[in-house]
Amino acid sequence: MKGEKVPAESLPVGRVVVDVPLAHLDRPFDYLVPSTLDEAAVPGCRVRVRFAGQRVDGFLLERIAESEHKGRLEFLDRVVSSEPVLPKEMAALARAVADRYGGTMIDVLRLAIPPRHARVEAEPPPEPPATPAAADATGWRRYPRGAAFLDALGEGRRAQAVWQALPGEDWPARLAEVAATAAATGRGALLVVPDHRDVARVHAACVALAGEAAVVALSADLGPARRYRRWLAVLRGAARIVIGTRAAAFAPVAAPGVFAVWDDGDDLHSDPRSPYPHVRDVLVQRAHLSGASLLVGGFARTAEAQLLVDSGWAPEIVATRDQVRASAPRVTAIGEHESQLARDPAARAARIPLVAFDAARTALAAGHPVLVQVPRAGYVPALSCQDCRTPARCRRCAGPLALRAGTEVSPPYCRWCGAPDATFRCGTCGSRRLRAMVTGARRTAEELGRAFPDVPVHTSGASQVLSEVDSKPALVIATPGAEPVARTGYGAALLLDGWSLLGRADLRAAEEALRRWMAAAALVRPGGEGGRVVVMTESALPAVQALVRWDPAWHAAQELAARTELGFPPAVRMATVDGPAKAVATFLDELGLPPSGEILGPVPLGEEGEKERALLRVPRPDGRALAAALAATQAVRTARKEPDPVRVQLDPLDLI
DNA sequence: GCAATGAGCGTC
DNA sequence: ACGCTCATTGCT
Repeated sequence: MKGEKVPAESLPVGRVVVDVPLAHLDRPFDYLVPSTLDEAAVPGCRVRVRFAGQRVDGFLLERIAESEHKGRLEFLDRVVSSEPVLPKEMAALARAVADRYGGTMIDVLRLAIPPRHARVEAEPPPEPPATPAAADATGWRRYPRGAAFLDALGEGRRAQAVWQALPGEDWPARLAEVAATAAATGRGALLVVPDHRDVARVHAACVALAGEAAVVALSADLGPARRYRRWLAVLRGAARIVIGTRAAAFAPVAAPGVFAVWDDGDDLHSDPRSPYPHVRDVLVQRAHLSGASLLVGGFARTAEAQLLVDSGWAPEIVATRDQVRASAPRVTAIGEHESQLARDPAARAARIPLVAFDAARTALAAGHPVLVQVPRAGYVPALSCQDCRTPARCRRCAGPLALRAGTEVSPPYCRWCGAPDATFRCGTCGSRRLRAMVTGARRTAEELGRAFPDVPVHTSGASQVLSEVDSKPALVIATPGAEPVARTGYGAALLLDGWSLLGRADLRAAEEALRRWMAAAALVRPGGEGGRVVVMTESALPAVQALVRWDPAWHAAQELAARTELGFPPAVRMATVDGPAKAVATFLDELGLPPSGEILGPVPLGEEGEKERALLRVPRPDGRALAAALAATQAVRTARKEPDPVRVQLDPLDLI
């Protein structure tokens, strides 16, 4: 009798998602559960099965009485562990996200479920926390619809909202109030923020409101054991409030009451791994599937969030104009040829505009730090005409000219065709003088330090990020996203980043510029208390106007209207198809694009030119059909064992 | 007429 | 990466 496997008596069939990366195998496969594994094989657990002769990992979706499969069924090989790491709702979410992006469920599960750590799994689970007391949420009263949103959460009613935080807002505290309000009803809350510095701030705010035991912070940089321990704590219901970065969007929060994403325009919210889901979209899906509430917040507003508002799905939470005026710093925009240089000799040498110099000097004299936002290192070093500021273009192909990294001696070259151009002549004014916009801004920052020799200079950027600075006179040079918080607010901010940001041929250039400016300007004291912001850009641009008036909703509406007009996302849905030229051609050939769809390109991708990219575009209502067509075409390709992989990305962040 | 061999395909 | 199906080949 030894070795004779017998199917379990009750529900002998297990449906399994197998961990193979092939699109045509993206469906459950049925296996017999041997009687020996009857108890261990619980829905949602990790299993190992024989699949096409190989042993592969998988997840057991459910146990059923009978299979539809005509052929012979294999037995489950073993149950890796009985921990139900894939609850039914998570399986449904992974399926929905895969379908939305034309990807596979297993790809989504790889993003959603951290690798197992056996020893951690064996540890006794912590006690579930007591339900925290309802939070005091007076901070939300500054927003006309804020109190209503919080009331809905507190009464367990469903609500959606797009929230633009007031400048200077203690947004981690507001998010904590949202989470605590949901938690007080016995339900869970999930807050997703761009980076771990934000996780730390929001975590602290939540602990202050709801207590240490109720809150868990998830982020990818914890190491396998700690990461799995915290994730398991969430799965086992030992945390009411979960805070994390993008992978946490999938965290298995028990009985979710509210999902929130902060600063949804930050590209960190877009996962770089297939199928490239975006936190905002995942949370919209989750809110939809679970009936929980959703909050999309930030200082600025994305065109995607604007679409949620315009479609009537999410009302907006914005402060009154009076509140905005009382909170916002005074903003001045100064284009380069409008600029009057400072009279101070040091400032004059540094080519610092008078208004910027004055703003900094006044703030420092009043005892406040000054924030200087500079472009990120390694930022595309764009060149422009020294005299008229027109971007420098290649005379052959009109591509952007750039300098080789680190040198200003070798001739500029074209970033598109690679041709060097030692004898540049501006097409607009005829000048032969070039300037590097980025190095210009970095140098200004350096020279600003020299203009205030007694003031300490702190820097915060990719290599070392400061989280906070004291309320003392100092120059704080920071790249976008790395701005430290000043305890009592900055006295002034100089935004040198504008020069490089708006010159880009990116669909989101204006939105992104405004988002970064607002993130920095929101750290500055109100104008009534002397807070000033100087942005180095021509003042006529809509993004600059939106900053001056502090009106992110107006800008988002403009942006969405413009993109609707031009047929750009999110007014339409687009996809990129990348791969070797031949593979892309066959892919497009076989793609059953909805009749409303268009193909743009393909065009060569990158410098080498072997790879190409095609763009696909459909009206929003046909988005599902596009996703399905893309998935079907990938399935045909993998079934045929095509050697050349084609990368498909739906709703990509950047198109070029 | 039928076994032996191998390529191709699906994968429970 | 296994094992099944089906077509082709070669032999009686």
